[in-house]
Amino acid sequence: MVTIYDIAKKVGCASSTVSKALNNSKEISAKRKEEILAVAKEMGYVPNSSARRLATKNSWSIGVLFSEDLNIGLEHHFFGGVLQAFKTYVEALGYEVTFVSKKVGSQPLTYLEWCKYKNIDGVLILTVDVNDENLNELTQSGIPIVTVDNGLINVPTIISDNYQGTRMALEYLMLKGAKKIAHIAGPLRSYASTERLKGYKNVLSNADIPIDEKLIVEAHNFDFNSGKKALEELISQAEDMPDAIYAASDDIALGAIVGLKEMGYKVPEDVSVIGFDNIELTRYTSPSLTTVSQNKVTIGTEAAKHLIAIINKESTTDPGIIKRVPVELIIRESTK
Amino acid sequence: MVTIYDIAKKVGCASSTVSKALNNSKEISAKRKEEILAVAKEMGYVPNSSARRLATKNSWSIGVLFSEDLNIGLEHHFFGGVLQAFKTYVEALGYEVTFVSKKVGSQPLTYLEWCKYKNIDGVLILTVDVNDENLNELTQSGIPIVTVDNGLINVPTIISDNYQGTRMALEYLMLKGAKKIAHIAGPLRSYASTERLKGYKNVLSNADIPIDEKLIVEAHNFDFNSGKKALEELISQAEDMPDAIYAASDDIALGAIVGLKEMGYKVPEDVSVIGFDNIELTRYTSPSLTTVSQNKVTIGTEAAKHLIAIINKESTTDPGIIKRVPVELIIRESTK
DNA sequence: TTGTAAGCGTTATCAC
DNA sequence: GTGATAACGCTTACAA
Repeated sequence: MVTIYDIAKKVGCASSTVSKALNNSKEISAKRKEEILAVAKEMGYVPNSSARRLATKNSWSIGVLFSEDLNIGLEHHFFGGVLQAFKTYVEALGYEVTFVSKKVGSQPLTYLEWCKYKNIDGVLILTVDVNDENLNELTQSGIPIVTVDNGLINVPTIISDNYQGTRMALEYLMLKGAKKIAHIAGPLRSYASTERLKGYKNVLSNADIPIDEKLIVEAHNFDFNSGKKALEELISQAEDMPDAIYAASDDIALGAIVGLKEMGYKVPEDVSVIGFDNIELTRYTSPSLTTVSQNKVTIGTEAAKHLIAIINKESTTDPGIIKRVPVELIIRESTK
Repeated sequence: MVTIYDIAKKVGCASSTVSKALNNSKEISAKRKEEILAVAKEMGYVPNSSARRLATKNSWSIGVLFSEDLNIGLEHHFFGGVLQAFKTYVEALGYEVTFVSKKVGSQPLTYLEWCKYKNIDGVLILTVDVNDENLNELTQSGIPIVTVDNGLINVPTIISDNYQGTRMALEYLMLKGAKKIAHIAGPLRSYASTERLKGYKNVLSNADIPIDEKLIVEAHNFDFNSGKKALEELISQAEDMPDAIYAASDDIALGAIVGLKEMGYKVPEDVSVIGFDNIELTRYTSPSLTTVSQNKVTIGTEAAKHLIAIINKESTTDPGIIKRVPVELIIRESTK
């Protein structure tokens, strides 16, 4: 390994001079700098991250908190997409991104301990078990944090505009003549789910439509099977058959459609269905799915921008700040 | 920040003694150790990763090389799923995982430079532009590396058993009476694509079916549109209409199905179609897709195991070693 | 402008 | 079993 001492020896100067040349310091002559840089390159010098961090207390690294305990993982394209956009943005600024881990070697660590251990600059909370007892410790530590799609108390959140999306979906259904619009909510431990449910109630109220609690069911999860089960529950409890269903996720919507088909209903002839997410294959299902499209790239990028701003103290971790990213209604065949 | 000196002062011993207590050294009495550990805990001591690394030259961290230039990204559930399984495995062993970056601060670095800078223990190459000039430098550096699904020369590769998958798919089609089986290959710059194509030719040859080059087309990419375009090319160049199509990915298969439908063909009545991947929503398309299922979890876990073995010198980066992960044929509606 | 030297928090090598 | 002390590679006052 080539160190600044090796360079200094070869050039015939002090190590501090090398350091200055390497760090764009102004306390050095252009000539010396050039000379040193040339030698450094020639010798294949690469700085040592640990030594630099130790000396500067600056880590240029960002942790991503991602709990694989949940059934929504990295393979869910929403989180994968968000992470990718986030990563691209912060790396362009020179940060590295590391997954927050619960251990170092064989020693178990809390999230906060790990962040301290790594001297991390900030954290993106991607998915997390809200009941994880280590979470509060982290969110209250003062470390710059941003979260996406979660509804963590006191953490700046970047999230799709669930209210806008819900409104667009419901207004479209009403415009098309739907009278009885049911809602299959996502699991209400998810913040996004609660927003979509609240939005549903608001929109109906504003349209002077009384809210029929029997037209609302909560899916246990965001996936296909939960959607199918929730639909069955909905149909059995509803007094009249709904003519439209607003589902909190595409997977739920697809499950509901299959459930409807099994019961002999046609989509969209008998019932219109709208999903949420716009996952890739909803274009290819039969019928293709009308859905509210979330902008993963914007969410990831905004999360990155906001986190960097907090790190640079250009913004504070003001608990109240929540950035809402616009969504888009994609109209396809599952609504008539 | 609490350091070992703070602990030493409080306990009334030397910092080196604290270090010994913290590192399960045998050169310390049980009593002292207990005492020190208690104080450390009480003071909320967390070790400093940089200092430790600097002193030990051991990083306990693994880099993931993931090029977002490609159109196959983290939001592709195959790579997301593989990464998740990989991460779970290595973290359980105490490694942290970091994305390999091309810069540090504002300074651009090659992959190899970055790995040296971070003193990384090993690298998982997830997706990479094969033409990236920095790649060779890395793969030839001697740093432990493993790759997934790629066909990098001289790098141990974990990959689905494309030959087995191809054989199962084609034999199933033949069993069902298909006589003219076409192949929409994936882009041949992808190693997996070349294996699937080679497998296709082998199986047909073994079944004494002459290979008709006009029944083979290469999709420009793995996605839906490439599949649709490739299908159109196939139909226009084929002398007789194929009665079955083996596609190199699910997205290609779905594109092909839509293309067929637009041309007035029915799937599977007129043409059977088989995909590759078993991405989630192929269960819900219409028709649902018969496909070869790849085992992301096994691939990710095997990659992790192998990389750790190389790091621990229990295995070598023997260029010849390629672990093939078994696949499974999932029979659905797109084949008759 | 350049050099000296003192940290940064650990681990590791020796004496004691 | 314990404690000085020298690394590890770098940055940064401060001195020259």
